[in-house]
Amino acid sequence: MKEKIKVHVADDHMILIEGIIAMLNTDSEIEVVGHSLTGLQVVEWFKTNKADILVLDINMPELDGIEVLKRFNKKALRQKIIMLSSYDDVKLVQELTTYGADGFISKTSAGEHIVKAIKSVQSGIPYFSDDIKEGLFNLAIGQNVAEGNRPDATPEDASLISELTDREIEVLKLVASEYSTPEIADQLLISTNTVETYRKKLLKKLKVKNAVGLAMFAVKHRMI
Amino acid sequence: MKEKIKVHVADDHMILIEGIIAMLNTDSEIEVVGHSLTGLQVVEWFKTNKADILVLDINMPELDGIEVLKRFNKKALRQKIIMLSSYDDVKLVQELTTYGADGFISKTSAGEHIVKAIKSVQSGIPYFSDDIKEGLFNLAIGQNVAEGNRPDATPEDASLISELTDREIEVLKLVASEYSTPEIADQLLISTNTVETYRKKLLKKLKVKNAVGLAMFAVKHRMI
DNA sequence: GCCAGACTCACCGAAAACGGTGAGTCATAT
DNA sequence: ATATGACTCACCGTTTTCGGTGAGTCTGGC
Repeated sequence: MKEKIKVHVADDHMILIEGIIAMLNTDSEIEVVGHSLTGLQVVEWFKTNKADILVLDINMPELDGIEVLKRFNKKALRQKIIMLSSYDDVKLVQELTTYGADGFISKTSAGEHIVKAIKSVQSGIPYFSDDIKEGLFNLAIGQNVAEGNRPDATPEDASLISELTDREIEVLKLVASEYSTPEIADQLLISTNTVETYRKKLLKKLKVKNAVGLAMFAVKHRMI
Repeated sequence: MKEKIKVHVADDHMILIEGIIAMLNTDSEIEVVGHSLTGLQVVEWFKTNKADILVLDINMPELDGIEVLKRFNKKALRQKIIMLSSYDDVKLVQELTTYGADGFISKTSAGEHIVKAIKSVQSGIPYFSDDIKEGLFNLAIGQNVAEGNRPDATPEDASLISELTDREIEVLKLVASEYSTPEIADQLLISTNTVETYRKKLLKKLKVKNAVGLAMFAVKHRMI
């Protein structure tokens, strides 16, 4: 009897986890050996356990799926990782693959794709769901037409959070909560000038144009 | 043999739908008779079909779950509706119940709650998952402490989208995409003054303070 | 001890956002 | 025909945001 493929599922929605587990359990070659609701739980779990494949949601509280991916990549663990995306974040795919993601499926695709992805990835073949592929294609087309071959094609950008200081993150959260600079200064008991400084640093670091961009970043990474 | 409870499931994530269906099918008293990926699909489906219970996600493209709820409420159809929330939007619960929602569960709760909710609601008892109850409680506490009995406790606020004009929605989407007023004016081929007018109308209508508030609204309602 | 980095603040100017008011066209419905 | 609402634009002033530059303290690490 063949050894089953051991899978760990991580997503902050318990319902989704249960759904995926129910689906995977119908396949005799796959065995779900664990699950996590936050990025930290994933990291903790893998300290004392092992799985062949980690199905990892990008959007999770505490520790971003992207962050988790990076950590595992640094530590050079051997389990394969399939990323799960809520909002078809095609632009991230390229960077995420450089961090060691072996597969990529969007939640809008059907569940059978997870089974396919797991089997494909387990046998060493990267898997991308059709809509992700299409998105990548469109992105490539658009890029070629719009900007040709760019000099510095932002290799990071996936997880800039780690580059932010504590104070910057505080300010970022408040900006994303609709507070103005004077209001933020009041709350943090610092000068408006200082808050301005943080805002500008954030704009640069996160490569966005304005407060809306900051807010969107915060949302994307579940900081609020 | 007893008649099964007919359920229709609506959510924009196919994986989640499949998960829920798989879960519900394990219960012999429940039968899933249809599913939809968008609000419009839900409305269309119910034109020619019927179900006892509609499990309805709040966040869906095309037509908001809240909008769908309102429409069904107006038309006074008799199926019960259980709302599904991604982000524990406790503040909506009160308003949604006035629109005829019979139950409320957050996706972060376990899947068995759906089965419980369906059976409870089918027998006429409204169902709220524990975390929603807790949230409502905290909200009540917080409100009483913080603001006492407010004069006008914003009865709407749940679905303000329907009050927005097409042009306003266009501008809203662009604001939420980090575009500045001049840039939006360029794209829509109208004056910056006009764009400013729309921005101000949006701020009033959506009751937010600034561009970040507009962006957050757009995100919350999946307009981008 | 020295350096890097985090945190703090200031001053400058330009651009954008916000708040209010008024007003014109056009289509639709009553 | 008239009234309503969507769409458009203008002008006013104030506040906020953004961009750049410089500089002080304090802490932790080498």
